[in-house]
Amino acid sequence: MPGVKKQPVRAAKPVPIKRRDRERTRQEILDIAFEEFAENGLSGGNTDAIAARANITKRLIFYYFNSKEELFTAVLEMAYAEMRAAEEDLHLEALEPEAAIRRLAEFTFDFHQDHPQFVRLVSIENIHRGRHMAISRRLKEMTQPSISQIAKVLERGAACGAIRPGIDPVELHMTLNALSFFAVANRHTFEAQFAFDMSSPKARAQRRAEIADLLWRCVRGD
Amino acid sequence: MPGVKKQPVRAAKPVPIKRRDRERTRQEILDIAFEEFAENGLSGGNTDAIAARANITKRLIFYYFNSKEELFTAVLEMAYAEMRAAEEDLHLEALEPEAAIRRLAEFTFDFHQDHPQFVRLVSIENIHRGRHMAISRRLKEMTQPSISQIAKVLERGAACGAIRPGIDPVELHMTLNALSFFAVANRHTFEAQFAFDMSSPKARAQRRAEIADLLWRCVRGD
DNA sequence: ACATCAATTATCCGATTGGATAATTATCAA
DNA sequence: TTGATAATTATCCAATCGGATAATTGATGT
Repeated sequence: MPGVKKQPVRAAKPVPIKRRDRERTRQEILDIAFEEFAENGLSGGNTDAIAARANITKRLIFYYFNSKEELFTAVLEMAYAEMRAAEEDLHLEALEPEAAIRRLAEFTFDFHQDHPQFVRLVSIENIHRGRHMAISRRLKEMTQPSISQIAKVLERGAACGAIRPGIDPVELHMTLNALSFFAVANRHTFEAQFAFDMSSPKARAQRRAEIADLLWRCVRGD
Repeated sequence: MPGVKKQPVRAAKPVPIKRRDRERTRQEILDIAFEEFAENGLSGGNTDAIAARANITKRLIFYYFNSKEELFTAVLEMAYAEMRAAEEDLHLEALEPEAAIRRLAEFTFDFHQDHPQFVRLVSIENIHRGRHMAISRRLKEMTQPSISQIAKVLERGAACGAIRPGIDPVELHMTLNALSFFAVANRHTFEAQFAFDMSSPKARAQRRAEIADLLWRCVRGD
């Protein structure tokens, strides 16, 4: 039957409603690529699989993003942008020092717990020595608000004696991130070594409180 | 020229002194595989490359270890065994509580700093959700001494009032490991975001002191 | 209508790579 | 010396996968 398009014999192919919408397609690729890379890493991430799940041709991926590496970079940018956006909603300025520190700790902890795929992606990028982030300018600009928020709390606290002076906001941010990140990223090897639950809601709540206490304990004035 | 073995034109191939020593060969494969996997991950790690660098045939790798996965597991076991061995040399029992806590902190921090490839390997294993560690019994047995050492210090400290009571040794170990691990593992993404040096000897010394202070600050009695 | 250009598809390809088959060689006990 | 066994090599293969070529099709402005 010449002229008849070969129709794959499948269950009612519901004609993907691809409306040739540039942004829509791009975003869909990004979303699926995020999952794929977070799950399988950079070399483990498969462009064929991304294409299949996005219901497009692989060629389209290379059409929008030039290479697998650039796609990965774009995914990173998107992921970080989402985190920074979430941080915007924190309003530490309205709180007294101790409450602000605790709220910051709890937010950061929660974010990591709620976004394990983000944590995985960052781990993966570190395995690649941050070479994709190093290139992207966007990623470096996103960071400012986060730190200055902390700096303000520290200043206010130091002024009224509630927080000891001389604490570097970046360092505090690092400490908090380390604790929050580890609780998700290293869960598996840690649990394998120690009979220590890190995944249940109960364990999570406990560690959350623990970290908030710890952070406050180490910044409060004597 | 039939019958003539193709001789790669290389600098004086020094006839590898392979003495058919089972253990020697096995260990050499492990050492090189460690580097390969730590550098490139599991799917990124190349058995051909391992064979080449070990100056053996790839087949030999599958002869000793049955698959890439099992090789990776063996590498993990070796790496952890080395860390636990290093921990043996810590003699916290001889020190008073504060000194013991500080020494523990500094040792742990130093170990991670000095073994970035180990840190990478652990990150990679976590990306794979610890599925290799979960299987290996050896890896679970190695963990005991480490924790009981900490537990003893905490007990002693609590008894004399220097350390507040009720601290879980595993949790303390987690806190310390999180801080030490992050300082190496997440160096790249962190440095890319914040203009914050984490690699120079000076920065290292500073963070080391910082973590020891922090740990003490959060366990000492009020 | 129609030309244009952007979005999308169909198809192919060469390099890579985990693993398999089978031959070969060193070692060592009897 | 020799036979058996363990260590090692030489080769091959099928599957995977990033990326390239070129054709096709839908939207849009005129």
